[in-house]
Amino acid sequence: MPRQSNTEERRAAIVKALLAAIGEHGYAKATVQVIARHAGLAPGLIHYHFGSKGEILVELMKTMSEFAAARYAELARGTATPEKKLLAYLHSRLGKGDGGNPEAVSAWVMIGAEAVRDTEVRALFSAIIADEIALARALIADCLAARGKRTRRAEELAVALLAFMEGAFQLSSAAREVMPVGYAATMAQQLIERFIAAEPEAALAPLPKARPARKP
Amino acid sequence: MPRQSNTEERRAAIVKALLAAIGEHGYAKATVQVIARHAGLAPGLIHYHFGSKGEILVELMKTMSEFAAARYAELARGTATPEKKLLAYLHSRLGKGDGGNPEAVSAWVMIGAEAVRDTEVRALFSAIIADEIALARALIADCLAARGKRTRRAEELAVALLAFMEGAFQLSSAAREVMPVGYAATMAQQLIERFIAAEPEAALAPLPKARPARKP
Amino acid sequence: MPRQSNTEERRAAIVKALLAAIGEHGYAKATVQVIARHAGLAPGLIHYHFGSKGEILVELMKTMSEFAAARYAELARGTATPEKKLLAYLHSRLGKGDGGNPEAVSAWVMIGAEAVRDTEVRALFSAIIADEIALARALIADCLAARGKRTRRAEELAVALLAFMEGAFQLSSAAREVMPVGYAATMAQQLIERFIAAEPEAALAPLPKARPARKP
Amino acid sequence: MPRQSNTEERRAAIVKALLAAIGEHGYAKATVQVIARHAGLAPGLIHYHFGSKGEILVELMKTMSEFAAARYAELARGTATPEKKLLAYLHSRLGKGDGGNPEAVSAWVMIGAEAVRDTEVRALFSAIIADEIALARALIADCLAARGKRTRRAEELAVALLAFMEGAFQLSSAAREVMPVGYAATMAQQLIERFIAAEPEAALAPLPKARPARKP
DNA sequence: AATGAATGAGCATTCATTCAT
DNA sequence: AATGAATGAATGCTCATTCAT
Repeated sequence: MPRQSNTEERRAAIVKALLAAIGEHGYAKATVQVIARHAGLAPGLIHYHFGSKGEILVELMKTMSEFAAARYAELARGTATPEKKLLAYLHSRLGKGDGGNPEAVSAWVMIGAEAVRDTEVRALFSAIIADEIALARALIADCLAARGKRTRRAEELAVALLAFMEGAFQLSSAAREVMPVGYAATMAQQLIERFIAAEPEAALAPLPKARPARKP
Repeated sequence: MPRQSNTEERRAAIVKALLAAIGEHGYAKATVQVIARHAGLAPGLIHYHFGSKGEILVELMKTMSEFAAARYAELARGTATPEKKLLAYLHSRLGKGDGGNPEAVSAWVMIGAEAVRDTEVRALFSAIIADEIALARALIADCLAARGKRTRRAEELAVALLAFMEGAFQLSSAAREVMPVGYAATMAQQLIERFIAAEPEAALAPLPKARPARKP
Repeated sequence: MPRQSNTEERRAAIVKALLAAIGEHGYAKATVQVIARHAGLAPGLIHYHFGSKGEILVELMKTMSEFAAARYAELARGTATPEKKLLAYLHSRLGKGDGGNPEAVSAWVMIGAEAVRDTEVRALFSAIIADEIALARALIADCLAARGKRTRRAEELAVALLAFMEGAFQLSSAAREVMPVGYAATMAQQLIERFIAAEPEAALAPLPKARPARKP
Repeated sequence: MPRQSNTEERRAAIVKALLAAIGEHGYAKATVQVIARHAGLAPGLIHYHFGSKGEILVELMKTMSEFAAARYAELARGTATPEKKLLAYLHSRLGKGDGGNPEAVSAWVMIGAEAVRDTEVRALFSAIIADEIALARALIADCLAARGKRTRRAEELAVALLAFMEGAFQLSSAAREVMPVGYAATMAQQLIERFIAAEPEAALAPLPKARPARKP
């Protein structure tokens, strides 16, 4: 009489426990014992479901990334204009509510620090950031195009946006007094709006090199 | 004649060694043994000059803060306009050279993460960030004023600038591929320029400072 | 009709799995999980059929001992002279083929080491070795008698032969370069031949006590 | 006022403690805690003086090897004939007294088992055995030559001798009843004597290759 | 009989801190 | 001031054994 596997639920519970533990005291202090306590499990069970502590972190990062993607998809569903899609993106990352809980923000800051030193974590972190930049770049480029602006610098603007968001996460975690979480969304919106507004109009002709952007 | 105390030199050497050690593998891996090796001292001597490891970190943060202040003072010396002073500030924080070495950048990211969990570190980190914001606020306010803009939102703009800079530090450390260090200074300059440009003009009001440098 | 018990097959499969696991990485690394994997069974089932890991080892030793006995019986069947029986014995222990597989040799070395520390294992190991010595002693004594030699030292010669064989097993496992497995059989044969040849002739009379110190 | 290092003494004490611990319950059961207790040290100190448990084992093997070499050198000093040198060798390995203490014998058996599975241990074990064989080969060759025997098979005889000795160690540890330690020396002496005696005489000519196939 | 998750003691190793010299 | 050994409480991880299903 085979027993039904509960591994997936357990793995999810352990990942969730790591999120809570990291958010509380950082990855280094998120010991296996602490994770187990958060999950209400025996310490030994952690290593039954995961090969190592690092594997849990990797799983957590993937989960957070997927969750963020789902959150954007949900908020963007039904929106029509590029501006609204970009707004949906900003809210999905910086807005309050389920996705913008301080625990996750704090944990993400810790993960960023862990990425500085651990090669494997850095690789995954970089990949996630690269995905974010790609998404932001596309949204920004659409906004630029919709306004008749050139899209050449969309990538750079996306990088700047990401840097601002990561910095806002950090300040809201580490210097709580100076950067309220909710405030970040507003500033991000303004930031990208200013950048977009400042971009020059796209050349009319399909031969941009003929008259790059010069206007008498 | 009693032997002169060399405590101050030793403390400075230890602090410097901690910077190097953190920049290499993070605060957690910066063990007392590693710090001592970097400083060329015996491990036991660390605790002769410092009560605990945490004290060294606090001292390092103060040192970095003072160094940054001195660096700005040096670059700003002789500059006349608010724009140039603001530019000097950005270069002092993000420029390459002695102050913008990757070691210090990486260490600062680690410190930021440490600040999330350690109360004492967080207090000092917040204070340093608050000082940075105050300085940036003043410089931005001067720029706004010089252009006849209202200065009401200078604080918010300073916070946004700081968030961007911290985020740029993190991305340049943790996601090295997407954010080249030198690139951050350029983007920060544009960011603040866009924000300033978008601010509305100041009211005509009877305050003489409202038109300090207005040009037709 | 109640389902027929398959306990015996299961126990045999588990014992066989332990042999494979030990031969691979030693008794300490032969964890219950590894044994179960080798046997294609669930880990929990191991302790259903055996009270403890040690019990499996005991069973394995008995199995190996019985297998060796059967192997000798098979090779010796049909042989007529004492010399050929002794040769059959050496081949049954040191020859290549099913019985002399490296897995079993390696496992036996591990068991020998385990016997040094574990009282229960040692007791069984000693008993098996004692049986081996008894068999070898009888075969050697027959050879001696067939050549008209005195048989008094047959026991000592048997012990020496066993020591050589055990040492050969070990060297072929632990110092693979210096002692090829196939080589051991040849040397063992020579060893016992030399020893036998060197033994003095037996007294002529069937009453050895009558003239114990006879000198030609 | 620099403190005088006692590292060498401590390392030696730890190695000695490992010898005792291994001899008692095997390498696997010789935990760091047990080693520390045997040495009368705090557990953490073990890793201050050694990088890992494996390093202690490596050091122990080297120490035992050097000790055996010194023991032979001492016993062989002053002996004139090849026979006496070979006898000195056998006593240095198998004789009772300081060098033939059961603790070391038992430990060596355990090390042999450990060598079967651990690559690094096996490499060192093989090297030591190879050295032993080289020494035994030279001594045996000298004996053969002194008696006018051909020396061609000296290597094979040395390997057989080593196998016997290793097997005797094992049986004296694991099957204490059947193989008394002191008895092994006597048997080894006879074994090699029989083998030497059985070798054919050397060719007369000092240039065997000049007349390789000479038949009287 | 069978499953595979669960338990908890034990392991090697790390490290901040202490201390005799 | 300085040295470097000493201490002992973690930490991540392993594993024989148990147990609910």
